[in-house]
Amino acid sequence: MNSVRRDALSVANPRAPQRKRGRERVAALMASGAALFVEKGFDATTMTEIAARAGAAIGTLYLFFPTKEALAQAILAENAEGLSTQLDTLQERARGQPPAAIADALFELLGDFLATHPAYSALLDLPGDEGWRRKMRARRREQIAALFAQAEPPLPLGQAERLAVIVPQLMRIPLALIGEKRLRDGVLEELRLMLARHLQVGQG
Amino acid sequence: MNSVRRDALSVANPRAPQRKRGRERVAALMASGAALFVEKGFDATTMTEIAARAGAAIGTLYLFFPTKEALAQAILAENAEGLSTQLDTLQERARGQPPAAIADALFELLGDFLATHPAYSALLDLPGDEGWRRKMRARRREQIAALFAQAEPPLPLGQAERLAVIVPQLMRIPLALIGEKRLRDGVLEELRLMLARHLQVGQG
Amino acid sequence: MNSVRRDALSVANPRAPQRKRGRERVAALMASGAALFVEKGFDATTMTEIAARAGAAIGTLYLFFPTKEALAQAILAENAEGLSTQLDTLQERARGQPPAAIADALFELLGDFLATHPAYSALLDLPGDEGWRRKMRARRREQIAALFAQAEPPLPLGQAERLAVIVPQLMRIPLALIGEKRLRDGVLEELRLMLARHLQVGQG
Amino acid sequence: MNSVRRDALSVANPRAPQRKRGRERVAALMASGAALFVEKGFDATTMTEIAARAGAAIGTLYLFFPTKEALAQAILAENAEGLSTQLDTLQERARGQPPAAIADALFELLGDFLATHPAYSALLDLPGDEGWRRKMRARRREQIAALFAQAEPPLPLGQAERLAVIVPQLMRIPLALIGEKRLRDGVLEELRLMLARHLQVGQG
DNA sequence: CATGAATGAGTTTTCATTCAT
DNA sequence: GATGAATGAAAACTCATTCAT
Repeated sequence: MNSVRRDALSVANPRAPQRKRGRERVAALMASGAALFVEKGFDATTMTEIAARAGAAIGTLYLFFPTKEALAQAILAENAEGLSTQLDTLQERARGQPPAAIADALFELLGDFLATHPAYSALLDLPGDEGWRRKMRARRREQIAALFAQAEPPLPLGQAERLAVIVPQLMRIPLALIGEKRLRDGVLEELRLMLARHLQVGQG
Repeated sequence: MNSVRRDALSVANPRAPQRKRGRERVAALMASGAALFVEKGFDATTMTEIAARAGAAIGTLYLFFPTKEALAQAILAENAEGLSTQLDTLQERARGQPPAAIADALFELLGDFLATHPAYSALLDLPGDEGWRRKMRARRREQIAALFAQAEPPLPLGQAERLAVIVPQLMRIPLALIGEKRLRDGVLEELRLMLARHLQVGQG
Repeated sequence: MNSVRRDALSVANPRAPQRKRGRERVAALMASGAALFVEKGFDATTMTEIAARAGAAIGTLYLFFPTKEALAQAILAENAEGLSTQLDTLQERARGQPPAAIADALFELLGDFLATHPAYSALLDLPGDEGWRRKMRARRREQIAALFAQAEPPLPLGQAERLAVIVPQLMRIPLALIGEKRLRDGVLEELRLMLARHLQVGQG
Repeated sequence: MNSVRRDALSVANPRAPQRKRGRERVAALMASGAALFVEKGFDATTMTEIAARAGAAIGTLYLFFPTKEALAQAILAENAEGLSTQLDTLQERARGQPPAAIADALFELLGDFLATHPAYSALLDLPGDEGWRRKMRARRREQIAALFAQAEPPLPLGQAERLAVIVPQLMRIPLALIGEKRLRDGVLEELRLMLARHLQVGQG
């Protein structure tokens, strides 16, 4: 389990250059898995298919990921790590900003992230959880709550926590509206407006 | 109630039972399936398990539902039918009410419905038979949009449509917070507040 | 088993008129079975399907035929009986005719029969035999052999027996050429010519 | 021989084995399938049984043949390829021979082939993938027709085509007479004689 | 006679995972 | 590290047959 995490976070694990080929292999396998999980869902995707799309043998895939779950977790972990990093960056810029401004920035960040990392959304709600995923979500909540807590004026801690749950889910609503671009954009704007007003009125 | 059931079935299930015993069996099988789909998810639930929990043989299950998808669709159709009926009822009471009041009533209706019909949420996002699902969602959207469109003052048609997409999804957010009752209630209240303010400010 | 045979040969079993309805039922079931066996083959045809096409319930089908095999056998028996009767008729007309003339008459009879009784060919070669079908074939052989044996000049018994095997199989060859009518007619004519010459030369 | 096998497989089987062990497995599985199809017929033979007789796991069978039909087709293709090769060989020896001599040679070739390749006859009349089967039969017809067309004196093209349909079917007639060896041999001889006379008289 | 719901053994097929090369 | 043949438990699905009504 530990080794899986380490592989998944290989970005943070600078190895010797002779392992470069290996890292490329792992990246290709994860990319292939992510793409297929998004296209067909976790259950409908087979390990053989994942290996094939990455141009690798099935044995090679199992060389790096002991189970299908482990692969999904590695992909999700990588995504979550990226999101976390971005949220950290926002943290600095947000200090002292009004809540509505923070909400706007968060909207943009999450919107971009979910659009460019579809696997995150696809793998986030897998059943059979009760552990690792919970921690990951908790971390995300804390980061977002911290964002709102350091606004000026600061949001009450309770509300910040509630918004940390709500906002990421809000951003997933327009994603389902594929093929209805106009409605999608309208919904996104409506959501932004709703949240902004909520935060402005709240402080008045 | 009988007519509702029959309608729901006629969409998803060509082989409708003709005797009383058969109709009872079908109801038991659908209940068993719904419970298991909620507990373990669609993919992780086996047809054998569904039949066993209903006290029926596997062949009996397939006698009425030719595939697992057909069973899921029949369950979803029944649920959707129930929701639609409830929304119709709301329609009359809502005429001439202010938007915020309608939103509140909708919140209560959807909250109750999702809590008492967990299979609806569990099966709503499944892939397969996209045409049928599209129609089902479209109907729900139209009903909710109509609700807002006949408020006093009436909401612009565009906004009514956007809210018809947004509100049902909002209500699914607290559902994920199982085991965190306090947070769950807080989130629900926060959402209600957010929507109410949005509609009050919107008309000002 | 005896009862099955009796039902199948109900033509030869004049019952009271109050059973007329029953005989119609049986006939419809056999016709339905025959048609489906021809269209899809014995294995691919289900008992439920047979009953449905006859407008009867599955239980009704089993009321008359204890197994699927029994139904097939009843159909085949009826067909074989018809063929046997026709061969008997030919028997009288053929006495004293030259072999080639008999062969021609046999060709016409078999050609007509196989074309109008496709179930005969479809059910004749079912596996898992070793008994009843063997007797049926033996009877047919004897009838045809007798036909040739009483020609003028008479064919040697051995050759008559061999031709009794060969001729019915010859007639099945053109049947496979569906959709190639010209070739089919040509093949039939070629076969007729081949047999006629064989019999003329043989006696010269 | 290797090239023949590969050709036959490439038609029916997309997943060709790449290692020596795999090729041996495939051969064993096809042999097992062929034997069982002959013994019990296509429908009565189960995939489990085929795998067991080959000493392989059921998954291994499906590794190479995605369906039972695909296995049957692969076997049939291999057989057809073998027959085609033999007919090609005859082609050279037959040039300039009188039609009756060609017919005799064809009789011997087909008789031997059918006796040593019982799966060919057992699988030839199966339904499914009519396009492929049509081509296979067309090829066989062309080869045999060509045989007769280059006789001395040459047979008219139309007759050559008709005989190309007839002769292979003639050869299947004695095959049904298992357990009646004397009759079987007699029938075979009678057929040979019939065809020889037909061709001699035909040219007179 | 007639019905059709009910059965469950049996079949096909899938796929995550292992391991010898 | 890399490969791909091999496995077999497990799942979906079928259908001849039975029997209570």
